[in-house]
Amino acid sequence: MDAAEADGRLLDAAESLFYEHGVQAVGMDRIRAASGVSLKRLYQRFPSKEVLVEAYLRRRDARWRGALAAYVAACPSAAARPLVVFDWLEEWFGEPDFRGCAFINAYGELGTGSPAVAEAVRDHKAEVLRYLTGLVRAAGVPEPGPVAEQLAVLADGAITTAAITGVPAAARRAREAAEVLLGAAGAA
Amino acid sequence: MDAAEADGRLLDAAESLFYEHGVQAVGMDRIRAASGVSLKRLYQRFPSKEVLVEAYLRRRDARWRGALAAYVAACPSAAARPLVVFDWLEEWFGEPDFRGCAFINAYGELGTGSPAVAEAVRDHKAEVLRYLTGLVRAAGVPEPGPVAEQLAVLADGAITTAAITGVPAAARRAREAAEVLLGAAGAA
DNA sequence: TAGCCTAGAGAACGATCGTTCTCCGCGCCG
DNA sequence: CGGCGCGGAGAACGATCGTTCTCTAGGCTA
Repeated sequence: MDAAEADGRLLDAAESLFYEHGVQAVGMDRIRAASGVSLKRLYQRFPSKEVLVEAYLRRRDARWRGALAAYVAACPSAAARPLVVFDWLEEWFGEPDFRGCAFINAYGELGTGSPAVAEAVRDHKAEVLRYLTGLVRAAGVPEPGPVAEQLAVLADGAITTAAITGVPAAARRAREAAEVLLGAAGAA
Repeated sequence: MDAAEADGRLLDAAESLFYEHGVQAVGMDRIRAASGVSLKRLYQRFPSKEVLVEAYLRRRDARWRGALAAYVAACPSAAARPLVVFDWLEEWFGEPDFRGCAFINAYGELGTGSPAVAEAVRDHKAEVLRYLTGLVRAAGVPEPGPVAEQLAVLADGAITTAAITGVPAAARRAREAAEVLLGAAGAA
C-alpha cells in the first residue's frame, strides 16, 4: 500500500465517521480500525487530528461541489440551472446517510477552537457562493450578487432543516422560493 | 443557596460555555468552576451531562423565542411582523458572542448519539415554525403554511451564514427575500 | 453542649483521548 | 547469506473526561 492509497483509505474512513458521528466523538483509533491503516502511518501522513479534519473537509468540499456542478451542468436550460441546484439537494437529503452540512457541523463543533477548520468552512461557503453567482448571472439576472446570496441562504437553511426534520421537503420549499426570487430579479 | 439559584447558576454557566465552545469541548468541572456550584450539587440537580445539555437547550429555547416574540409584538403592523423577525435576527447577529444557532450546533455535534438532544432540537424548530405560521397568517396570507416554511428556511440559512461569515449581512438578504415571498403569496 | 445532617472541596476511579514508543518480522542491498 | 531499515501491531504515556467517594467543617435540634 503506497502513500496515495493510505491517504485515500484514511480520508474515506475519516469522512464517513466524522460526518456521521461528529469530529469529537470519533477517536483516532477508530479511524485506524475503519481504514486498516496503522496508527504509525496515520500520523506519518496526517501529523495531528486537526490536520486530518481539515483534509477531510477540503476533500469533501471538492467532491461535493463537483457532484453538484455535474448534476447542474446536465440541465440544458441556463435559466433553470439555479433551480436544479435544489433538485440535487432534494436527492441528497433522501440518501440514508444524510446528516446535514459537514461544514456547518464542523464549524459549530470546532469553529471556536480551530482556526484551520474555521477557514476551511469559510472557504467552502465562499466557493459555493461564487458558483451560485455564476449560475444566476448565466440565468440572465442583471445583478446576480444579491440573488445568489439569497439562494445560498436558502440552500443552507434547507440543508439544516432537512437534517433536523429528517425529511427532504425543505428542498421543495426552497426551490419554490428560489423560483419566485429569480422571477422577481428579472431572470430571462 | 437554594436549589432554584443553583439551577440558575448552573444553567447560566452551561449556556455560555456550551454555546461558545460546543458541548463536547466543555467538561463538567469547567461548569462547576464557572457556576460556583459544587460538583456534588451539580450531579444532584442534573444527574448526567446529557440531562444538563437538554435542560440548557430547553431553557434557551424558551428564552430565545420569548425575546423574539417580544421584539416582534412591538411592531404595530401585523403585515410587517414576519419581516421584523429578520430585523431581530440582524441585531442578534451583531452581538459579540453570537455563534450561530445553539440547536443546529448541538444537533450536529450530538444528534446522532443522544435522542434526548435530538428531540429538544426538533421541538425548538417545530415551535419556531408554529410561531412563524401564526405571523404569516396574521399578515393576511391565505395559506400560511408553505410561506412560513420558507421563512423558517430563510431564518436558519441566515443564522448559519452569519455565523460562518462573521457579518450580519445575511439577515438583510433574507429579509428582502421574505418580502418578495410574502408579496407573491398575497399578503394583505 | 452533644449529636446529626448537609454541603463543599477535592481526591479518586475507570475509561478514553491524542500521541508516541517498543518490539518484531519482512524485504532490499552488500 | 547477513545486516539494515521500514512498516505493522499494539502497549504505553500523560492528560482529561464523566462520575463517585472521602473527609471535614458547620449549623440545626434536643
